[in-house]
Amino acid sequence: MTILLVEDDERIIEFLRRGLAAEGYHVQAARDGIEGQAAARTGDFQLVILDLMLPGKDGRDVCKDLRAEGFRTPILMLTALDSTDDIVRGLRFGADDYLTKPFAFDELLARVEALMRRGGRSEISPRHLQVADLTFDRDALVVTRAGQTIELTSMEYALLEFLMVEAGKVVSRARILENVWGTAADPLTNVVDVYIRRLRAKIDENFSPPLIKTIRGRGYRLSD
Amino acid sequence: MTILLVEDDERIIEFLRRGLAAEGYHVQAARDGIEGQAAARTGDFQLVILDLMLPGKDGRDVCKDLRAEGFRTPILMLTALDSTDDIVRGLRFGADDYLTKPFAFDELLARVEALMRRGGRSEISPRHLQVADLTFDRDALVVTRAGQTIELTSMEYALLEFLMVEAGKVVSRARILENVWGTAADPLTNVVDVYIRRLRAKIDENFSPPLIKTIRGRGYRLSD
DNA sequence: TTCGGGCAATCCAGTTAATTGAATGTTATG
DNA sequence: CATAACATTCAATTAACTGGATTGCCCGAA
Repeated sequence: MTILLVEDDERIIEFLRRGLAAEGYHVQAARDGIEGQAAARTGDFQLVILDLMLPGKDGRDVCKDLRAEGFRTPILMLTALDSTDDIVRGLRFGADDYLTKPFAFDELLARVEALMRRGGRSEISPRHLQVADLTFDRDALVVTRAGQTIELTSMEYALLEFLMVEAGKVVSRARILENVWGTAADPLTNVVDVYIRRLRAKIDENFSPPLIKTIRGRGYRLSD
Repeated sequence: MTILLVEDDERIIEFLRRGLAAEGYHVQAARDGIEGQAAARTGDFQLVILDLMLPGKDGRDVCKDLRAEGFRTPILMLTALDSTDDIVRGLRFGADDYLTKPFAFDELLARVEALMRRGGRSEISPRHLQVADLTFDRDALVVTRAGQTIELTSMEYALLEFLMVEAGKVVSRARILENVWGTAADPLTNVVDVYIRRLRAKIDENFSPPLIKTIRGRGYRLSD
């Protein structure tokens, strides 16, 4: 779940990066239109948040050009307070939704989630995941195994969440890296191994049967 | 869905009455502050749109007095003033959102809808909140832990109330900041951390178990 | 009305703690 | 026995905590 944020105001970048990170999203920022458009073309993002007024190239033009190229990822446009005209024109140029600044974070979050759902055409993901006697409450960030609560770190939550969503399937290191760490991750890193090990220490050690299985050469599978 | 509009300019009343009627809202107008305050007290409205400059009694004072009486319906403030100072002061007096004149109708509508949604949510929530041995009486503003009454400041009440309404869920700093401090708050401030600390000093220190938990990188969770 | 004390709210900066991911060595397996 | 997987250590980074300084509001007294 990686979001491209095209925005020149550092404070907004920082604010959204933190806020969205706390909701489990990865945010990559581009400071101007040209850079943003190039980043969008890589196709590494599930959503683009695009400021209307940008140095280099106007957000509207970026949006229009991307759509002309067949770019289909949802775009959420940020506009200044009083520019209703801009909003209308923005939507005409291919944005999927808009939000006026200053905006409430909850409002942004609701729209981001709506667009993600639409773009990924996945059903509303359940708030509660379960595999064998392992449970994961996504709202409370509470994980239990055999009725016992287990404390995890933020990355461990993210990794386990992904494994549980994909429960029963073999997931490759590359897919884990992309979905949990985001696309900016170094492909030669061994973080996945390291975190699988940490997860195992917490959810498989002292319990049986072990739920995380290694499929040599292919990846990992979480299942009972 | 009835809205109370406190406004002395007939043209604006007429404009909003028509526009909001078209969206399915019923609008009742009050022409001055005194009348508006009296109308608000009847509790027949889901939202109050309040002009800042009013004959009889200033919008700011109406807002402040209503809140002091425990009035909880969302208030959207209309202001001609554009300076951030006035906006901040308005929010401090208890308004939930603001809009500067002249405004676009779309913009007003978006905010009305956002506030209705928020207000509707809090309407359902009970007058009395409880988590473990911690209780919060929203009418009397009385907080107790293990039977012992605890004095809080107004910001502390607001923060605790929000945490208790969202009890069991992890709430991010961004969501706390927005719901407790409002949209005009500086997004990079650490007030949330500071007030969490104060709350802990009052409701968690000298008691056990601690109810406020930090989820590093994600936010806080109030639960037992 | 003005002044000033008290207090709540906020900001700031130093400190502490936890997390992260790279590096490196060890073990297992096909 | 070569390679992939696993385990462990550790330094850098980032997040959170905390106490004190500062600001500004409120209210009572002059």
